[in-house]
Order: sequence, then C-alpha cells, then structure tokens
Amino acid sequence: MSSSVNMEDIISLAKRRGFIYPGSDVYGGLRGTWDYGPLGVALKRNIMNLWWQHFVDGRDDMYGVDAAILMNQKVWQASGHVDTFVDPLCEDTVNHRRFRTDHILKDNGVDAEGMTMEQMDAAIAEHGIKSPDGNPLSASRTFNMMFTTHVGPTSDDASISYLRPETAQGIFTNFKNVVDSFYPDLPFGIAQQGKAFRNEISPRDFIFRSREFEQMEIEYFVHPEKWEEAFEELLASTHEFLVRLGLKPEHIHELDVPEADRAHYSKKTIDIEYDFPIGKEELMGIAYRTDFDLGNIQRVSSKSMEYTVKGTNEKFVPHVIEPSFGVERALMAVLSNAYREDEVNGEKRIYLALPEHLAPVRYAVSPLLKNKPELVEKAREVYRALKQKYGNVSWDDNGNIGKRYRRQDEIGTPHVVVIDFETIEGGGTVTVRERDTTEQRRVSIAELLG
RNA sequence: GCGGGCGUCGUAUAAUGGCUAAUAUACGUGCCUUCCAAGCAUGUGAUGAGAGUUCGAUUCUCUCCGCCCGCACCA
Repeated sequence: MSSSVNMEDIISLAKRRGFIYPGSDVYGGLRGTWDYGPLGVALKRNIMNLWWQHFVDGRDDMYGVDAAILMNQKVWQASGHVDTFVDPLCEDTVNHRRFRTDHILKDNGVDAEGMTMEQMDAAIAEHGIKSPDGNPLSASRTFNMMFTTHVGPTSDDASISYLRPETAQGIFTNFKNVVDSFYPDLPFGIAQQGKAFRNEISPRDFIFRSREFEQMEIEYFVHPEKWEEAFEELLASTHEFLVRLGLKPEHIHELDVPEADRAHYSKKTIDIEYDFPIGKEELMGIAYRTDFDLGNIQRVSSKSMEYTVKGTNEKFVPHVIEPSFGVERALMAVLSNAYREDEVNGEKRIYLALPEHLAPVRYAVSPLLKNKPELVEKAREVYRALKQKYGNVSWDDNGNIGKRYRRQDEIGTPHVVVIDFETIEGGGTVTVRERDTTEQRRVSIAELLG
C-alpha cells in the first residue's frame, strides 16, 4: 500500500514555503544535493533532537560522540570500504545495459570472491559469458562510491583521505576512548549524528537518495551471546520512536533481510520500510554486525578491542547491534505523512498535519485587523510572551485573517492565536484556531502562557 | 552510465526567429477588512549555462548543468 500523496506536490510546497531547495540552485543545481531553508532546518533539527532525546538522553546506557568526517585512510582500509565500495561494472555492448561484473559471474556459476577486476574480465572471456540479453560484454570499469580528497599540501597516496561514506566508523574508532573514559557496563551504546557522503551513480527521488546525507546511528555493544535480546529491545525502541515521529503504523513494515541480500558480516538485518509517495522503501535498518568492525580495527591497528567484564577474567571483543537512520528519509516520511488536502467552504486547503513537537512554528500570533493599533499592540505583547516561552513562535499580519490561516496551514503551524476586540474589552482571552480541525476556541491569555 | 521526455518570474501555466515575453497565484508597499485565500492601488520578479548559425535566437544546432520516466546500481 503506497500513500496517495504526490511527490511533486510535496517538492513544490517544500521549495515554495522555504523547507528544502535544490542545492546550488542559482548555478543550475548540483545533482544529489539539497539545501535546507528556515523551516526545513527547523523541522530537521526537531527530528534529530527527538532522536537524541529518545535514544541517548532518555536512556542510561548511551554515550554520544561527534567524530571528524575526515579520517585516517586506514579506517577505510580496515573496514573494507576501500576494496568493496568499488563496484566493477560492465556493459552490454549492444543495448548498453550495465551490470555488476561479479554478479554476472555469480549468475554463471563462477565464484568471483577475491578476484581483481582484471581476473573477472579474464573469467568472462574464458567462459564466453554473454550479457543476460545474449550480447557481448565490454571490459569492466570501476565505480568508487567514496569521495576522495587529500589531506595536507601534497597529493600523493599517503595523503589520500575520503569523505566518510558512513558515520559508523567514527563510533568504532572511538570505542576504546569511551571505554577508557567511562568503562560502562555491557551492554551499552555509542550514538552519533552526522553527515556522510556517497558518490551515488543515480541520486533520485527528492531527498531519498542524495550524495550528501545525514545519519543517526547507534553501535550497541553486547556480550557475543546476548545479541538477540539487545536486537529485540532496540527494534522495539525504534518502533516507539517512529510513533513519536507521528508515522502511522499501517505505513510501516518490517523486512527480515534474507541472507543473500545482507552484508556478508551481518547475521541478521531488519529493514524498516515505509510507504513513501515513491513506493515502499527503506526508512532505516537495524543490523547485527557481530565483531566484524572491532575485529578489523584490532587486526589493522594491533590494538586490543577486548572488553573485560568487571570483577571477572572474562574477556572478549564485544559484538554490535547497529540501528541506523537516514535523517532525510525520516524527514521525507514525516513530510509525506503530514501532507493533507481538504476543502473549506468549497476551496481546496493544503496543510501539514505535523506533530506539535516537530512543527517548525508552534504558534503564530495575529491581530484580527492590522489597522487597529490597539489590536496590534496587544497582539505584539502576547507574541513576545509566547515567543519567550516557546521560541518557535512567529508573527503574522499579512493580508486578511483567512489568508494567514491558509499560509500557516501550509507550513504546518498547529495553532494560530488571534487577538480580537473581545481581548481588548477586558476578557483577557484570545481565540486559538487549530490547524487540523480549523476550529477555534476561546482561551485566556494566562492559560496560554501558563 | 544507457534509452526516452523535458528546462519560461518563488510556484503553476501561456506565447514567440523581430513590438516592453503574458496570466494566475505567491511575495513587497499603501488603503480597506470584526474570523477561514474578499476588494482597490502599486511594485519586485523568468526564457538553466556556454558556444554556434543569423541582420536579429527564449525559439534552430551543439556542449555542459539539472529535472522526470524506464533500465542498471544502491553495506
């Protein structure tokens, strides 16, 4: 079941109202990049802060870090990214369809594991392998998904670095540091939010797949024999978080990723999929990574990643459960979940039914009429007080009152506070108009600020 | 990266080898308005970038950038 919301409508609204703009727009754009406007950055931060609150501050077994994006190239050699983030692609010489060379070999019963690209091409020639369409295949070319750069003034091999293609390694490389500083009992987690970069062949679908994106990740370290209970607990906690994002349970699906589709080091992976306007796609994943990452670091760095259980002689390299969120995907889910159209007095109304704790603007304050100084003055006073209390409160005296409601509806402001003549005439009350129902109620200013 | 389609104010559309490139909406300003996009006045704002053909190009050609659909890819 995919939602009936049109992606184009959301993209148009996002740009028109200042949520999300195409990256480098004035110069014609840059594929796979997006910029966040005033409302977009507010919404995005609210989502990220909620995640931090839910998974870090709301628990007593989580430790936050913020690691550098640039890392020693050994990190990516140890993690396997230097070797395996490179896909060998070959092409059908007739119809130009492209295939991963190792997949072609596997489909033809040849194990390509450990082969260099040259060896793969040689194997194709030796076995006379044709494309699935029966045509000759071209020689392979590599496509490296990592952005390469150089650190320092020289540009030799020793200075090579990469923009991190995942944030996880920034956590693993700090495992020892956190243990040395805090020595937490197992199980415990290290959490991080931050940018990651992948040179995607084909960025697509608005912010769903971009070349620069933001991740929210936890590496949860467990005793090797106790990974299953931790996996279940984090999966349950993830569902609770999705509820706090306001996502509807009927749009959320669990996919137990079959072994053939999992990363080779993972013993279990569950993808949480969501019914986006573009179809059912991955929103986040939770993977059991065994001791793959810490083991790699131990092997390459020659430093022990072992953990000794307090008061015992039991020593081992902890295993890891990794719940990994893409911020943009969460944002896109929240936006498409919130986008609504209905009719008021025969006119189409567009609104974003964002949860109050995520909305970029929580209250808008408005004088009923802007050419009546007494109304404006009182409204300013209420505005300043509300702003003091909530921060994300905006002033709106544009056009007439109906226009303001519509404008605030489109950006998802839950409440519009209107100061009218009854406010002035000693009632001390204002009207609060609700976004989702368009209904108004009379509320005392004291209650509003209380 | 391949095949197909496309690129005009913030958004959604129109038109044109030659007059000041149009309309709605949005946005700005002033007036008006006692609760759901009313009205009046006025203003800002676009032919994605570069080259070529031409007396003259937004329109034709090429290259690049970007977008959409399909394929492929997606730790």
